[in-house]
Amino acid sequence: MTTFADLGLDPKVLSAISDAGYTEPTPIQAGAIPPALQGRDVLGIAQTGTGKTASFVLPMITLLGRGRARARMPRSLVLAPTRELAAQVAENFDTYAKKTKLTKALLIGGVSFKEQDALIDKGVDVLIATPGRLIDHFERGKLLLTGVQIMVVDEADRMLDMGFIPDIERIFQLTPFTRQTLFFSATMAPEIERVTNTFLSAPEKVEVARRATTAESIEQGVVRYIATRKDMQAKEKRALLRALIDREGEACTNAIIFCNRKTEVDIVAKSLTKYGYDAAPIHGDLDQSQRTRTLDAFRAGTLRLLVASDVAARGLDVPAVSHVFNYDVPSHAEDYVHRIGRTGRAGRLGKALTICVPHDEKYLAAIEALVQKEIPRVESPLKGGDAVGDRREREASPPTATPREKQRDVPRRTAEPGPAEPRPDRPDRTDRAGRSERTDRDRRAPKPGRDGPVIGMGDHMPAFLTRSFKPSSEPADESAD
DNA sequence: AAAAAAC
Repeated sequence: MTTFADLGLDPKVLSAISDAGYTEPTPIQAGAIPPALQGRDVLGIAQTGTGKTASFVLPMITLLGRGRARARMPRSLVLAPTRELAAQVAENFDTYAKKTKLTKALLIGGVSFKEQDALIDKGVDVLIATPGRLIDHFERGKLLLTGVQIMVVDEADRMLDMGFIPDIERIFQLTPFTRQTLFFSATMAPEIERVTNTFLSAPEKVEVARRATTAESIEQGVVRYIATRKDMQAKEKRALLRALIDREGEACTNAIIFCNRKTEVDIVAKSLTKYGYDAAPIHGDLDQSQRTRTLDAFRAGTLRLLVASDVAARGLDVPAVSHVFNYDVPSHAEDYVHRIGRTGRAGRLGKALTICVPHDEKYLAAIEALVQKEIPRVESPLKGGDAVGDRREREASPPTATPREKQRDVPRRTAEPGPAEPRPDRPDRTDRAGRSERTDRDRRAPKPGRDGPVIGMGDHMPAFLTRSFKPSSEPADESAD
């Protein structure tokens, strides 16, 4: 059995790993760390949840152990596609570099330049960035990339999806060609292949088994549903979602609910909240401090339902999500795999339920073609088949209500407790007071083994995200038009 | 058709 101690890492790193409670590297770590330590380029083909982040963070810390940072010339650079992923890498770095003197800066959008500039000026060993903000800093002349010895590209396939490849190529060209490159992607699309052929030199290719998309650890189901009336579809879908959540009961300790559109994310989150569910939205139009706070609360277990756009579909390391609900069928089949991969992680059981309206049947077919498996149809928790009106709401209507009374999307909590509608006793984590205040920050340290054995570092929970970004010199939200 | 990311 390989242990971290066998991989040739710096003793300080080993000690930090041990403090974090890990002993055994995951396959991607065992495969990527030794060649990385030899200074070789690495092409890692792995999905998130495989311990990928540590597979570049650990050797980076070891390699940078000697030497010191110079002003405005970072010695290494990590690029990630979203702000949350970049923050996650930064937190990993903090955890495993804590016994070294290495410094880092996190360069992401949505927050003030001021603090980022100050760190760069002072000189950092590791720069962790999203491409847009990095280029912004560079163009302002605040940053030199000619000192970069190690460059990491994380989640390259997602960079491709997001149109970042030209930026990545540009950044590559700003760094010395003698640099060492560690490049990670879940898939090798032709465009990715072209980039690696151009910018990697004789890479060691490390491929780990795709976490089976249809992992036994994820129970999947599709609820097909036809609206009673076309204009009722949205409202009925929300009722169906609630019914699905209720049917899962206590088994649904926490869940991510994916919607295809940002506006839908807002609407669904608001609706769930109205009905007394502990839910909050996350998507790219929300300001960074809110994104951070929401994700924080979700990770800490003080928020039960995260309603999300695909910003949260990939890479986010949220331990122990019991359920994923697809409020919409993702129109890119691959996104389905990423979304449901948020549950059933690290050997735990998870459940993924997808709502499919007639319009989305074609996307469902594409998904089933991709995963080469039929996703089991499960019965609607509402009245079977097409009669998916909100039975609960109708039953709950006061007797005086006329049938034509316009049903509004508001809670009728008073009438709810009926035999057909046991509101599940959710774990008492819906403490509102505790949510707005940033309390129990100290208790958010990673607990690697709390739900059974965890191999490697796939489950590390970044405490970094518990800090909110202060948009100190940023314009306030009521910006002049 | 949408989401993400720079202002």
